[in-house]
Amino acid sequence: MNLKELAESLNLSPTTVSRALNGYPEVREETRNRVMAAAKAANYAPNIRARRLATGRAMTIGHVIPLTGRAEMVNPIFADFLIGAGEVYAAEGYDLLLSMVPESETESAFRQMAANASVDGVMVQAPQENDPRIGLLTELGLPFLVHGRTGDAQGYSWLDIANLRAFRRATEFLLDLGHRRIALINGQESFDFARRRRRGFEEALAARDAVALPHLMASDAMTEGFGYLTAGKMLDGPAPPTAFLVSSVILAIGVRRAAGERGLRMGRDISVICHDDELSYLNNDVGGPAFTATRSSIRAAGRRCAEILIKLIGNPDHPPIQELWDVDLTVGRSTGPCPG
Amino acid sequence: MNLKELAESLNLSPTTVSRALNGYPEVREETRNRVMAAAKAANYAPNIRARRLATGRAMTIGHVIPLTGRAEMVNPIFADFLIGAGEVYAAEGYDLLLSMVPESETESAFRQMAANASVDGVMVQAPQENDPRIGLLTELGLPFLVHGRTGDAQGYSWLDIANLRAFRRATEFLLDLGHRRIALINGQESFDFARRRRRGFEEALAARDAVALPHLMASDAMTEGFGYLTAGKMLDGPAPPTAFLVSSVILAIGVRRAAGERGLRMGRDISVICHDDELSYLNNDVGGPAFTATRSSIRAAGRRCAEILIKLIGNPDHPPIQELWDVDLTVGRSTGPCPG
DNA sequence: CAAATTTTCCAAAGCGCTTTGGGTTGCGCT
DNA sequence: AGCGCAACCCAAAGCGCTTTGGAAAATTTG
Repeated sequence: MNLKELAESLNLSPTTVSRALNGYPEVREETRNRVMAAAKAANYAPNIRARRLATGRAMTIGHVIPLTGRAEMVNPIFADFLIGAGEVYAAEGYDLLLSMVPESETESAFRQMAANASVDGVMVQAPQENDPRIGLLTELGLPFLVHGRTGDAQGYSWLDIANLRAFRRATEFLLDLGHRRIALINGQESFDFARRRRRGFEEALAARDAVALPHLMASDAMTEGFGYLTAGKMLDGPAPPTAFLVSSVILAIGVRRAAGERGLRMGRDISVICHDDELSYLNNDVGGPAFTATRSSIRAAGRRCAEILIKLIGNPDHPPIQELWDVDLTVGRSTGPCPG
Repeated sequence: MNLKELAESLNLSPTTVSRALNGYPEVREETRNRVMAAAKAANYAPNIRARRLATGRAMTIGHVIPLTGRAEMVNPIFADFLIGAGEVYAAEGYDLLLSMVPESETESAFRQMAANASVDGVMVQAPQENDPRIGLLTELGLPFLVHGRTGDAQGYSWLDIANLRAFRRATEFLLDLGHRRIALINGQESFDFARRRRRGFEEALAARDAVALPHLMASDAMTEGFGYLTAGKMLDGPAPPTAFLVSSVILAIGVRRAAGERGLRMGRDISVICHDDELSYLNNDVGGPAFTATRSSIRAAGRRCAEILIKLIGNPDHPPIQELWDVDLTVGRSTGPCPG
């Protein structure tokens, strides 16, 4: 059943039926109802491809996930973010086009998307230092929103959390507890968020006339294994840390494992603060907050990012929208005064 | 730049240019090269919507994620599966359309997809007991592949792992170590995979004239928190288990936490076996296998599922393709002889 | 009551591609 | 020469919708 047939069955023109269905004013209310009823009865649904060809709008938003061979690094975050964004897209009638593209091909993927307008806008996640995607998308004129930010954070739209502030605060919290040998286990520092977190860490130390100790800093993909191995090495090495500041719950779980194997009790023998993205399956609050954590829901971020991007798409020459979210510090059972 | 313009610039008809570009044989090799070169020079990309309207093919595969309010339960799995599938789709030129739909609207979402053929096929994940989606999609004539299976597993295509066998084997392994009070912490048993695992567990016990103890069985969404709380309760209760069989690494991490807080050492005081989907950020092998685990890569499953689905789409009246993967049991440090 | 609006509807022209159903052309063959 | 057959190319008809530019009918206005 297509528009034409539906129109014929109603003794109306396709034009009128189309207008009736799409809520245009130049059709009598009575006719509109007749059309609506017939459409429902015939189980009519407009052919989405035809509509898109005719309107030129894709009603689709692209998420491009660069595959790096270690795509895993974004992984745990990415699902929750996606679900958050997807909820909003669904509500607004947008489709979500998900592309896994080898990192070397992301540029051509974006060019492709722009060339045939297969998406109305794209979401950019996990920007790196001076991420080339931002310049490219600007040049292509494709509306986009960055989750995170990089460079001077000027001239484009983004939503980010206050990473630096969060880690400075977390570090101060540990310092106040008397810790001096604090380890930082960070995400890959090619990512902007990781750099900011590190700066926050260093600034807080510097403000107390302390410095970050090179042997107590590590950064890599945020896997449980990396947290485990790194914490283990640090704990077994000379001048082991009394506290850890880590960039994700996943890492923290690895740290906990390493500590546990060495008979160290979190919150007593060793302190751990992590950043908690509030991943749904790693709820930190069950039975009272386990980890002391800076926290910010990645799913909520996904939702908000989707809203902003949709607004941007509807209004392409809107000035850049930039939103910085502050993060809470929740005190859990994983921190305590520096022993000894 | 569109086809017509490109054709004009080449003094060829759109027909020929289209054929040249799409590899049809009825065009001279020399002309084809000329066209190809011009297309590249002009940075021409065919309008995807026009092509789709003309061919009637969507070149898109739908993944519909039902939002249940606790969508989180599929979460950790779903990202890796998606990445695996996405890799294959990208390679084969398919788009991945991701829909988050409130569970109550999944039926209408599928009907919609079928009505306007906005996707060529759909992937069904995490089937429940007698999942209505299977009947619906069959009725709609939309090609689909189920990751998992349910009911009599007849008459439709699926890929699944041998859940029952895996959990029987794992249980036997624990029995052989002398354990008798074995706890099962399972996923939600409305899901087929969880039922099968439970049956495997029960069968293994029955074969040794033992029975599953009701107070040592629990099932719910597979979060770290659920594993933690449940294991804690069991360990604190009367007749505590000496071993745990759990349905995911995430749960197992919760169990580990509960054990750790009670001063119990895994592999010595308490044994834990889990099923490991080989999530990329939870690699169990770092520093030697941590958990003894039945394992099967969810990402590989995603890849294979995508391949099968694409095959099905290309050949709609192919008889059902069904693939059952056996799973390995990797012995790690989390299991040991029953103490005492 | 005629004229000027307003309301309601329609014909037809796209959107940019694929594909059917031929035409030409050039070659080998008799 | 003349024929048949490939090889190569094209015109035109869709695909199913939206939208422009009216026209006809209904309503208001002077």
